[in-house]
Amino acid sequence: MDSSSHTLPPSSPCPTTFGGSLPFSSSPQHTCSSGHLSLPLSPISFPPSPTSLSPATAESVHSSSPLSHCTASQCLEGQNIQCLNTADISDQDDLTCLSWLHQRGNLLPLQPLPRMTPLSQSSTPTQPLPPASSKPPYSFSSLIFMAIEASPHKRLPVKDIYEWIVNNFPYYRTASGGWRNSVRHNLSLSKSFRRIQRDKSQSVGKGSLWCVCPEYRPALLEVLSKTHNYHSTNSNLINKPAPLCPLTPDHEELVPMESIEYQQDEVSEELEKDPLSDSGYIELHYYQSNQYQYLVLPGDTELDLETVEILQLDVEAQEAAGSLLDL
DNA sequence: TCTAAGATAAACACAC
DNA sequence: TGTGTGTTTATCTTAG
Repeated sequence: MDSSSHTLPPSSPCPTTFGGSLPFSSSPQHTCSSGHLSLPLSPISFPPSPTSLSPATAESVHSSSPLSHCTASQCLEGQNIQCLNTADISDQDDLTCLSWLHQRGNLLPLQPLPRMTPLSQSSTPTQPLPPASSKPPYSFSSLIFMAIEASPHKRLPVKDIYEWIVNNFPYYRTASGGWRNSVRHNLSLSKSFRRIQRDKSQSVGKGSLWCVCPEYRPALLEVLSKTHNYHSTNSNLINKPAPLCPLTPDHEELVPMESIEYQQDEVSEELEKDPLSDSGYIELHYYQSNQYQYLVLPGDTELDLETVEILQLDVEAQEAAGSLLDL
């Protein structure tokens, strides 16, 4: 989807951020009427996202996954801090908890933000980004694992695994169909995945459901973690363009502040239902408008500007920030 | 250089 | 009958 279209993401937590109440650069900190704190982070020249999802696709992802809470915002550079499996929240140190992924970076393609750039330097041409269709560094096993883990019931038919992969990794939107064969090949061959017969009474569609064998879950997590760490630490994110993805989140829209109408009631309702509200995590949202990025925090979240700056620097900074946020 | 893991392609059977 | 799914085999590439 062309990022030049300006529509509000379905799950935007704080539309008032765009409501026109925020000056872009005159003040370092603003509080919107919904209680969210929005901080103009940096005057950055963004290239448009070549891979933004269509609203329909984004909504699909948003509504079909436990990650959905984050999908419209998680893309912001791994500040997606929701423990994937709520049952594991109390077990943060356990390898079987995926929360580390969200503290370090989300399951979606890495999406580093550029360093803060003074206005005077904003005219410096940004390096051209690699095509958003760069092949993900994750193995098919990891992709399948992520897809299944992201499903509400931790089981998916092949078709939905395809869909999850396509929705989250733009590369496969345009890739030839052979990767689907590889997915099926992996499902069949890998001991990590187990086939479950569908309930005949509720069976709609072909095929079986696939789940992750619990005994292989730690191994899959380890592989995923190694892949993630490798690509986080070796990509020289500070000075190089992101290897995998554009600067603008896949599920994020670029929203002009002037174009959004804000429904106070909806937002309040949304905030009340926020499953993160007492989870020990905070949810961060980045928005971009013109040359500025905005980090939107829940109203009771206190982060000083230095921390906010850290948040946007790079993956290493994210780790630090993640540690801070864990406290 | 060897080995294991992963990716890819292809063929085939089966179910819907 | 066509299509999707599941299995199996073979080959190639790459990392350790």
